[in-house]
Amino acid sequence: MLTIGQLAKYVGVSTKTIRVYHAKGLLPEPDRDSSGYRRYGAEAVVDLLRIRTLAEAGVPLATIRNLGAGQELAAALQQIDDDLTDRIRGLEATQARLRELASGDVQLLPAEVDVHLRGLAELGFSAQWVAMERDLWIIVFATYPETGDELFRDQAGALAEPALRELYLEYDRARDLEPDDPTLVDLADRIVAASIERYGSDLPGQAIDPNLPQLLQNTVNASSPAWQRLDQLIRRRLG
Amino acid sequence: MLTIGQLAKYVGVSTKTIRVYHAKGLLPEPDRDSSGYRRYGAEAVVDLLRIRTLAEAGVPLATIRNLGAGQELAAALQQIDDDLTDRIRGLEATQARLRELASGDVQLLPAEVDVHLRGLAELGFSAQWVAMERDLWIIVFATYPETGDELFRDQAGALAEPALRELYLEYDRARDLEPDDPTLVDLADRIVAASIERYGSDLPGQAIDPNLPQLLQNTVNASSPAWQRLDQLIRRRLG
DNA sequence: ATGCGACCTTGCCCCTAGGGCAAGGTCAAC
DNA sequence: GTTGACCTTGCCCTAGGGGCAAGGTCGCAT
Repeated sequence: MLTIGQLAKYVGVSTKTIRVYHAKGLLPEPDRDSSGYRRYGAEAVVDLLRIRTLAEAGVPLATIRNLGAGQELAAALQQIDDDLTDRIRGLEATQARLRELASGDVQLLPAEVDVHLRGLAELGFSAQWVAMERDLWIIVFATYPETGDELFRDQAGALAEPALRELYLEYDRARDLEPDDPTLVDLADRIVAASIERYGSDLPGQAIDPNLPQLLQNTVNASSPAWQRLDQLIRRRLG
Repeated sequence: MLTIGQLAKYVGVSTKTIRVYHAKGLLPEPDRDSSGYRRYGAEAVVDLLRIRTLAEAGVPLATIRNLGAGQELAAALQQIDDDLTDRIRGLEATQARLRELASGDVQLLPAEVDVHLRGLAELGFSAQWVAMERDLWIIVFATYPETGDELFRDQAGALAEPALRELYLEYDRARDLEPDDPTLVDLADRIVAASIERYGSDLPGQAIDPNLPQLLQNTVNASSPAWQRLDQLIRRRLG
């Protein structure tokens, strides 16, 4: 008959772990010897190995205690196996991201985007606009690096068209207007028309993550009450 | 600028998680807006994604906070990557054991061992001896299923030899002797001689796990003071 | 028979990484 | 102007043990 320490060493757990399993009703308390020590038989070894296998698979102890039998047990084990497969896949994905983080030296923005941002100032955009746009691109590339390029090329293309560039400049200049300034209504109308002409009813980026445009817009809105009003007007028109 | 909820949803964590990271100094507290709400910029998104990658890799938050830079950081990341590889391997091993557990219907002993145990009674062994030997085999097969067969074949071979079988029977009968019975000394001598003749100086099973023979012997000893004395005498001679 | 080190007992508090709830303030939309 | 969805801080709770205290016990050597 084994003492708790022998059992623990043999199965590769601590004595504390075994006592916890007793306290939680996972492993029956064995008989005590004349001096009150717990004495374990062979079934305890088998039970404990079974409990450890399940616990290492991530099954909560309370669940291990209540695993059914027969049909029910088989279904539960299948579920546990599937979950385990998912966790392994998840860890592999995490490892991939970890390696990007280690090797990539995490440059926040592609070089071409930095060039683009520096060019904005020369086109007449305010420093606040440039800073805000930089933040937006960081968010986009941090969360969707692969499609960020596509969005960026679209944006660069839009700025290459003089009419659209003028519209963006007006947007920038509207920042310090009062939210009830009547020129905002006219500006909103022209932005809606240009947007529909260029994109139809689907905003760029929407296919990637339906929340993305809203998130970016919220970031813009927070900088200025006039911009917030402008967004309201635009969305009212786009439906 | 993002609120805590927007940031949380975007990165895929709870707001509580972000507050915890602030409290632990992992993520700097951002500025507050006029009503006291936290407002986050793009760096927070980048920082949070980095923290989550590390946290999902199993790095404790306190460690994440203190990751160095440059050379030191690279070494730490390599260590984390290696640990992650180990954990993935471990989970795959756990999954393999889980499937054994699910499919194998966990029969404690191979059929041939059960036959062997039933045969012992007919050879004149006591019920206690048979029960004890059953426990021993359960422990062996539970912990080393692949080499249990080999040990078992050796044991069956030993019992097939009349002289050795008689020695085992004497061992069994010694159970209820007083520990200071002088016949134990003679029995120990003959057991040592037979053991050396059969195995040389290496006990069977020792190659698998150096603790295994001792563990099994402890189980035997616990049943009887005479057996414990016998073990002492034998080890003093072999030792 | 006495000491020693390694074991065992119960009971208690501590940790991580958050979850959940309360009580109150705020925002946006109808 | 009310309603629902946010936000704030503060507090307690959880799982799966780790670690310590204060005491009892074992086997082995002296």
